[in-house]
Amino acid sequence: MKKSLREKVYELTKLVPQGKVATYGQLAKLAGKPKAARAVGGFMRTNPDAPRTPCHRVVAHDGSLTGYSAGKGISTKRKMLEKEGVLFIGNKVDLKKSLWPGIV
DNA sequence: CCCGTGACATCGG
DNA sequence: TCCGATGCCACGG
Repeated sequence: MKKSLREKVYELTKLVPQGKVATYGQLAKLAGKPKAARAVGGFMRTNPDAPRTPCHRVVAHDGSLTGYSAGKGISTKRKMLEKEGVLFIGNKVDLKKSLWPGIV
């Protein structure tokens, strides 16, 4: 039984623990499509599971905050992450410490 | 139904 | 080191 890539990505996103962040590429890779990072962003963009899916825990490969269809956008996203304990370096996330190791 | 676009990531020059 | 182009999936018009 094959779940749509979308479903997988949402599942993975929900698995990200509080205080950690994952990159779109990371989710895409775990979902089985290492090059579908763009698609992952597309899933969050439509974001049908808005509050159900912690899309705010998903950042760009550089730790830069992008998009966000809720609240004020990036500003809200950044605030939420900081509140959860994610370290910020300027306007980016400290992937060195807050990057989700994945499902190891 | 078909085309275009989008919250990315990676490689090559 | 920086810029440009490509690949993937789904959704909207």
